[in-house]
Amino acid sequence: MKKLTMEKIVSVCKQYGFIFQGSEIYGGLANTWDYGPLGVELKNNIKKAWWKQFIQERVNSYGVDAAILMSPRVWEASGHISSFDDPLMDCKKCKMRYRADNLIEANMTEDIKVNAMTNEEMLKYVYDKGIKCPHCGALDYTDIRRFNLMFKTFRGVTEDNNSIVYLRPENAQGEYVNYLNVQRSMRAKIPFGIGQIGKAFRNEITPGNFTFRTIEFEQMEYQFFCRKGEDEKYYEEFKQIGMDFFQSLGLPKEKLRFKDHDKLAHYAKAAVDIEYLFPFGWGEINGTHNRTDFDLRNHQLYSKKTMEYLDPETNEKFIPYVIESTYGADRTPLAIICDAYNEEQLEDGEIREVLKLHPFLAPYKCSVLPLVKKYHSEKATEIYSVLSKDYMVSYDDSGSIGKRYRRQDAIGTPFSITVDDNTINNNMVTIRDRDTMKQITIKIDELKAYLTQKINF
RNA sequence: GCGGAUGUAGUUUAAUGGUAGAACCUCAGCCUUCCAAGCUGACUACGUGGGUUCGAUUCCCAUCAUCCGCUCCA
Repeated sequence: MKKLTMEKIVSVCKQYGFIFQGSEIYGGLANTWDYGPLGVELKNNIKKAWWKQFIQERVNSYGVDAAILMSPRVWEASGHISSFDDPLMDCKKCKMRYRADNLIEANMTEDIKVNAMTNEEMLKYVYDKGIKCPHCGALDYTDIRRFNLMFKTFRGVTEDNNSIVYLRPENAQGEYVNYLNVQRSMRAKIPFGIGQIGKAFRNEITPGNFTFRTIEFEQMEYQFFCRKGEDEKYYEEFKQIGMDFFQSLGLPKEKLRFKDHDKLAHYAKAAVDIEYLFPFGWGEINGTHNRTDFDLRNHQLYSKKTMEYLDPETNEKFIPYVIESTYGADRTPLAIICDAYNEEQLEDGEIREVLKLHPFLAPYKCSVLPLVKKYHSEKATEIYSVLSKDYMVSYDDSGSIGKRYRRQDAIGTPFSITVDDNTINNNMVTIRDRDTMKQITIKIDELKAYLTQKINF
């Protein structure tokens, strides 16, 4: 198979109804994408697999679904209003754009706190030290403009500073502000975790690599509340859990790696990414951070409400440490699609397009195919209506049987159930396997049990 | 944001200053009893907005979008 390109992935996603360009009929809106009928199934199945593993099967784990709009005070406490913005500066000569703080950090000779500098101080430093444009060598910059990555909107009828609300740039704060609510209502004991799946928004101006980097994106994230001193142990544990999770979805080990952060976010003590080898290169699909007690401590400071946990055994009060592990709910499906897509050369020289998806992730678990439309449709419809009570089933009676198998291959349906005379006379159906292209014949009564066992996650 | 490329049906593409041809796909009919068969027919396209021109899908400008390379990336 020739090298897979993102162009090909984009085209396949569109062709088969996985992902469409956002607002396409109006020429699109940059870095927005819509999930189509099959894409939403795949994505939902990935979210289901995640929820099952992290919330359902894990002890001391609880799910929440917090509001996207939160009090602006949350973002003051979290540090996003002050530090989630970039000091941008252009070279007037060659028009290259730089982040002033990065430029200074790359060129500074003494140890200075760039983050604490004002725009004026940074600009002065750049000129004083003669930090020239790395691209053209000029020393002629525009003033520094702050670019905040949070989307703003207004609540109420007036659009003034008092009515500004932000679309959340990360989901974690929803768990933090609710951590005591969850702890009390669930009678949870530390250590425990809170998980959430939801959308976040960042006003990025950078380009995107299909759905890899978008201005609106969904995350599946787990916040684990533990004692200081145990944080490093759990940090290591969650790193590995992440690696195992991706492999359980079917991503191969050799296309996954850990990547430690050189530069830490304002809240983190340690941070590591799990990267997948996309056609465009390695890209983050999970991030695990040791956020210490930074967030809870700040919420206590800003809200004047205690964030302390009372240990029932020792009567000790403390603010827990938090290990955060975030999984991209758009990046993971993208990685899965890139990995599952195959163009297989068959023995007769034909090329077959096949999506080798884990059966649990496949949009359709099976297809029901009447071998000859006019003889077998009635029985096939019957089977369809039984199976579709349990999961997504595709029904296809158009074209030759071989063609219909190929259609299902291309969208990753793991099993195809063919209805023929043997079904009508003897209640036997043929099940054809997507990966092996082999067939078996079983009784209709055994169909459900067979499929259920096969699609388990 | 920078540089490069591209933009014609769902996909892949052809041609053209006088508004477009195909293949695959899809759909309907006939045929067909297990891996993209055949026949007949049907649907569907020049990203958007300006300019030049008698006339623009074609030339020019702008814009939008995507891909590639930088840059950036909590």
